[in-house]
Amino acid sequence: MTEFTEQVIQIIQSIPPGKVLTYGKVAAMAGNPRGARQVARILHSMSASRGLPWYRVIGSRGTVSLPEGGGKEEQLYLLAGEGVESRPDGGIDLGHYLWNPLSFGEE
DNA sequence: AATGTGACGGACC
DNA sequence: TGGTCCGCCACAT
Repeated sequence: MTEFTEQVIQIIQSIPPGKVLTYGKVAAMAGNPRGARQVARILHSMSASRGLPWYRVIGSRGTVSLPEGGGKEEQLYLLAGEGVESRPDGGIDLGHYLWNPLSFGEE
C-alpha cells in the first residue's frame, strides 16, 4: 500500500454525493498528475472495497469509461440516484457536477 | 529481466 | 468536431 494509493482512496471517499471527480484530478490531488492510469488500476482492484464510491470517478471529459453491460449503466444509475443527471449519450456535465475541493489537505 | 496491456490524459492532425 | 498517436506507471506474462 503506497502513499499514493492511500491518498487516492481518501480522496475518493471524500467526494460528496452529487459530485464527481476525474481520474486525472484524483491523481493530481494524490500527488501524481501523471497517475491517472494508476487511479484506474486502483479502482479496478479496490472496486470490491465497500464504502468506496468508485462510481464518482469518471473520465476527463465527463465520460464513463466502463462499457455497456460492464457496469456503465450501474454507475450512471448510482450517480443519478445522487442527482447527477447524465446526458443520453452517457456524458456528464463536469462544469456542473465536478467536485471543487475547497480545502483538502489534512489526514 | 523484457514485453505487452489498460476504469487515462493531452497534444496533434 | 473527431479520430490517432504518444507518454505514463504499475501489474501480469
